[in-house]
Amino acid sequence: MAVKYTIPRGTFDILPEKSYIWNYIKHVFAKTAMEFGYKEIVTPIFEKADLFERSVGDTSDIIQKEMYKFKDNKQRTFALRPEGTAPVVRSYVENNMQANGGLQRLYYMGPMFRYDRPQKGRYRQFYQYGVEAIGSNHPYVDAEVIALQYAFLKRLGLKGIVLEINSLGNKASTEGYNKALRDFYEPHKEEICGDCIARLEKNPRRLLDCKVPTCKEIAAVAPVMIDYLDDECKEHFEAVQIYLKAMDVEFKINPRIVRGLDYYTHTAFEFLNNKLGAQNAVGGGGRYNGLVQQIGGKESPGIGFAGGFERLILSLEQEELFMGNEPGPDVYAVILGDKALVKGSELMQKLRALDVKIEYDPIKVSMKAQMKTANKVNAKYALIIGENEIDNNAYVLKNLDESTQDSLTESELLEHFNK
RNA sequence: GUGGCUGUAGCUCAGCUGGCAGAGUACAUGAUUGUGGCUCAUGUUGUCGCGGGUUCAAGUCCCGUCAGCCACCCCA
Repeated sequence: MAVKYTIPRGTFDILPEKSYIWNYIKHVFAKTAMEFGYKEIVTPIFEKADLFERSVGDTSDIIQKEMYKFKDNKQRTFALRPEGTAPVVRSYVENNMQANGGLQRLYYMGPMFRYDRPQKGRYRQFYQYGVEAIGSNHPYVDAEVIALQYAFLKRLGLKGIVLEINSLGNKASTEGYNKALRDFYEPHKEEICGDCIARLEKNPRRLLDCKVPTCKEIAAVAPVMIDYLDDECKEHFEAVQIYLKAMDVEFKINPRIVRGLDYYTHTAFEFLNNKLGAQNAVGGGGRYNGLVQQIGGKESPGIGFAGGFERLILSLEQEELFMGNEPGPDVYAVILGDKALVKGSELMQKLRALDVKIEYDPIKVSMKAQMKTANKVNAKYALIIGENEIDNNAYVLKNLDESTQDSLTESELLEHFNK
C-alpha cells in the first residue's frame, strides 16, 4: 500500500487496541514506585547536548553515534535525551534537592531517543520507566532499588525474567581492572577479532562477552572484576546481597555484566529475558557515585535503573499475560430511527451522569447490526430504544451474557444504574 | 554502521519455468418484517512497498530505493 506520509524509521504508533496495556503498565509501575516512597519527576525531552556528552561518557556509542543532536535558532546544541538519568541528576542539582537533606527518591517514565538500526525490541524512539535514589551510599538503597524493579516485574506476572548482579567497584578498582585486562590481552592481540581489538581500547570489559569462539576461549580465563575489588567495595557488594535475600529477591552473580554508560560504579544489575532474542535486556541499572559531582553538584552518591516498555510488552505477550482486553461498555444503545435518537441522546446523557459507560454507533442502522456490535464490543447490556419503547415508557434492557431481558420505565432504568 | 531474509485485500498468507490477482479471516447484506454469539448463502475490499529497466506481456526476471524482521554491533 502506498501511503503518502509514513512514520519515521524506528518509531511506532501506539494504537487504541494497545494503549490499554500501555496505561496498565504505567499504572502498575507508578503504584509500585509510590509504595517504595518514590515520587514522579518529569524532565524535558531535550537537553543541552553536553549534559549527556559529559555524563554518559564520550567513548560510548550512545554519544558517539546514536544521539539525535540538533541546533536551535540561536545555534545552541541540544540533544533528544538518549537516557533518563543525566536529566534527573541535572534537575536534582539545578533545583538544589540536596538542600532538602536525606535521600531523594524519584521515578520517571517517557520516551528516549537513540539513532540505531531498528530491530525487534530496539527502536529509535522508545519508552523507558526508571527510578533514581540520590543521596545515600548505603547498600540497603542498592537493594531497595533492585527490589523495586523486581516487585514491578513480578506484579505484572512475568516469570521468565532473571536478575543478574555484579559490582564494578570504585574508580580506582575499575582502572586497575581495565589495566589488568589490557595486560592480559596484550599477548593475544593476534588471535582476537576486529571488534575485540577496538574494545581493548574503548571498553575492555566488553571483551568478556564477545561471541566469537576463539575470543570466548580467551575470555574464559581472563581476570575477573571481583578479584580487583578493594575491601570497601567487597563489603558493600556483600551487604547488598544480604538485603536482597532479606527482601526475598532472587538473583545470580554475573561477573561479566557491563553497563553501557560510563558513570556506573559499584553495584550493576540487569533483568534479562533470554527468550527475547538478541535484545534481551528488559531493564538494568547501577550505582553512579561520581555523577552528581560531575554534573556540578556537591558530591552525592546515587543509584537507579531503567527499563523498556517495548521489551516488557514483548515479554508479556510471550508469556501470554495479556492483562485482559480493555473492558467493554456497560451499555450499548440500540436505537431505532432518527426520531428515537432524540430521546436516546437524552437518555444516554442521563446514564453517563450516573457514571455508566454507554456507546452508540449511528453507522449501524438495523437492529441486527446494532445487536451484533453490542456483542462485539463486549457490552454488558444492550438498551433498546425504539418508538414503541418511547411511547410506552418501557425500555428493553437486555443482559447479553445471560440472554435475559426486562422492560423498564425511564425512572426504573435510571434507578437500576444508580448504585 | 556490516551481512542476510521478507514486502500481494483491514489482518494472516498462497500465487510454479513471466500469460485474466487468489484463499482464510474481517466487514456488509440476507436466511430471521424490531433481538447478538453458532450455521449457511451472497457480496465489497488491491497503485502486488516505491522508482526505473528487460519483454508482445512483469506480482513473478534485473537494478535502485524505502520499510520490517534476523544476526553482528549496541542496549532498553
